[in-house]
Amino acid sequence: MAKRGYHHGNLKEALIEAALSLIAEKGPHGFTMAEAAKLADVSAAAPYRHFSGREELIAELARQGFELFADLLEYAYRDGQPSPLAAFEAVGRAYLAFARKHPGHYVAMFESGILPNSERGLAAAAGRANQVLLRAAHDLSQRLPAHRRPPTDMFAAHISALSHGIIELYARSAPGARGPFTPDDLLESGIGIYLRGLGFLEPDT
Amino acid sequence: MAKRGYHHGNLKEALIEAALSLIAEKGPHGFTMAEAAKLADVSAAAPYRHFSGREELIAELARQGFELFADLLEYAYRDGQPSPLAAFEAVGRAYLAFARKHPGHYVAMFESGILPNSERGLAAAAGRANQVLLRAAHDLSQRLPAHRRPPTDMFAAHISALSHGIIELYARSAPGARGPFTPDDLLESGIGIYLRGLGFLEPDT
DNA sequence: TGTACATCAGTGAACGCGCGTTCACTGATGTAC
DNA sequence: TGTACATCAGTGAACGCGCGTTCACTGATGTAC
Repeated sequence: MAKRGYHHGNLKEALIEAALSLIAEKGPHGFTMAEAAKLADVSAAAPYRHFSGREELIAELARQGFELFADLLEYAYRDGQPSPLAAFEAVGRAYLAFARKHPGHYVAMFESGILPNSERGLAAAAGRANQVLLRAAHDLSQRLPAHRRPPTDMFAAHISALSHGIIELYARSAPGARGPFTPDDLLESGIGIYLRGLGFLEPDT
Repeated sequence: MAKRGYHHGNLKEALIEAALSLIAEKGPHGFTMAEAAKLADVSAAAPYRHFSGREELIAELARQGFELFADLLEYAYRDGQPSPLAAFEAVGRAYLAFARKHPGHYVAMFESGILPNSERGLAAAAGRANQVLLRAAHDLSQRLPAHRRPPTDMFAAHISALSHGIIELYARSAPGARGPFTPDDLLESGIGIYLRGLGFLEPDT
């Protein structure tokens, strides 16, 4: 950590980083203002210059997380290129990759018990992420004959739930403790079977 | 609450009940020994006659939860009657029903960060619940021609993940906040699509 | 049935701790002239 | 360039609090004879 004088210069960011590390390491309640301040090398009172309190800091983590999540999903979808099906599967992989690469954000978003209305912008960011999933589901379902199309939001909810469930049950704690499959294998095979059930034909093995 | 003398008579059970209420109401960290003792109408020191500490009490909740979970799943499966398919779908409903009826247990089992090795019996109970799912998945997959059978543990993992994901994302907090579908609708439709993808034919709509 | 005594399951006071947060303060920085 | 001053972003001490846990204790219960 670089030397610094009386003023930190970048404390808000440093506190966010510290909180993310603590949350990723010890769960949503393993983060305290005091410890985040210590990690950022400032006194315990300093964080209150940047956040009204603990709640606000966590809400900010969740908001940033949803923004990042939406960006990554959007990038993975790439307007449905090269094909809706391939793009959709890329979105699924991005979901898992986000949880793995940004565990602190993920926990703040989904496990901290934060309420979406607690910060202005949180609900908006969460909505944006959801919009990407809805668009992917919508575009893909257009490939089916009209009478077999599932409701878009149901479709998206299934994929979200499967992804989230795999992350919570099989990507946390001791990997492989629950079986011989990686989370990625599980998600890919699960989405594959699901899509076949919807009527997207795949090479039958 | 009934009058009592110096001895409570049933304190261990009362503490477990109190802890379940607190956890269901306020999350895995919204439970404290002190508050559980107060709910049970004893001093803060009394719980230590029955549990070595907070960890052990939570582990006991999780263990009981897995036993109950296994019982319910087993009852729902009923040896595959009347048909493996119907029994399998009953298991899916039982999964959701358990989370709804026993939220304290569910949280202790899956969201408390408890380690399966922390109490003798916890891992065994969790294993037993998993065995029921594996058996249901196995029996059902026998209905498919051999070359199309999915690995049993993968099959069971998909169903677990979908169920768990739906519970975490759509059954908590404000119901319906995330869409017009109930958790039960989502699970039933999701399992239906998945099973069709595996080759179980259903009336095509 | 009565008594002595071991055991059990509580009490209440105390501990050390870390937490979130407030407050008066002060050192550093930026700006107007 | 220099000076006065407002503002900003820290400090450090203190607060009240509730927590998990320990300890010596005591009232209640069960048992041997």
